[in-house]
Amino acid sequence: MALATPTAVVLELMTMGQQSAAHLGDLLRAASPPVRAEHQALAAEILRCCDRVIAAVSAGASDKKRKMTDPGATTCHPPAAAMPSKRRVRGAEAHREVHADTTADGFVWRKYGQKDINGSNHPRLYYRCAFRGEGCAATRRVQRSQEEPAAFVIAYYGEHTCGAAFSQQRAEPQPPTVVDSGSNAWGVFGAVDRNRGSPLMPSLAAEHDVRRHGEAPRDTSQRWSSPSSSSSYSEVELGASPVEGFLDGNFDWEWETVVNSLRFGDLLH
DNA sequence: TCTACTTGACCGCTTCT
DNA sequence: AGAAGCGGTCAAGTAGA
Repeated sequence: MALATPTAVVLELMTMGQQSAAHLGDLLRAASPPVRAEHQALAAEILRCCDRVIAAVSAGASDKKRKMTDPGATTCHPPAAAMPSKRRVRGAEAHREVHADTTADGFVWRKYGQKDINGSNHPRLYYRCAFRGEGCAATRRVQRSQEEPAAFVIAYYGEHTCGAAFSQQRAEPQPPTVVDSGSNAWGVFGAVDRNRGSPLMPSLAAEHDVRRHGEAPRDTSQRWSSPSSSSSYSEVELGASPVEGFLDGNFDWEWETVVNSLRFGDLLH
């Protein structure tokens, strides 16, 4: 695939911005009647910012990871590490992938892991069927859609063999559909998705309390009496910055990669 | 005390040189 | 073929009920 790397795209865009800022500065200087000095200073400031971003991106690209032996790699040859990984497609066994607004699918899931995926600004959450102890080997991966942060991409692996157990539960009182959830160490995610697959109807899913926050207290108070686990549901919304939103909506690659390349810490000095 | 979540560590697969 | 990176899973620690 001939997709440009995030670094290359940022460099290109920033170069364009740099040129635009320079042009703007020229126009302001040549303006008649003369514009105020602060306007010219503003254009100069934009230019400086572009310069610094370009410098930072270039530096970041040059020392990023191994295998960057090609001197032209910054713009022409995407480093593998900067691209969304196409490595392991685990579970070659038939699985289906679902794009949905909610992670609720009618099954009871228990989260067993969370992983920051290379090239993705959203962590991937790993769930297995809560009835695993009864022999159900179904698992699923949940990750926020890059294109639509409010949506989820859910990949299912294995088949549920716990249908009976589940259908019995449906007679149980339905749990509240949402719990707020709390601590996380993932930065980008405001909170961790904690859906455990309560039997939600679409209408209920629409009522999910989507919260935007930094450190909501952990809340598992809303339990549902099930044979082997509680069931609760939470949806979260990441606190996307405007820039992040922009990038989410415009590129196939990932914001975090860009952030890493940018070395914002350096830019602030 | 029990249950579920978090998260660091490990394993094994994939890719690159 | 070996090295390195990455995704998936495990399990100890922790927190809430």
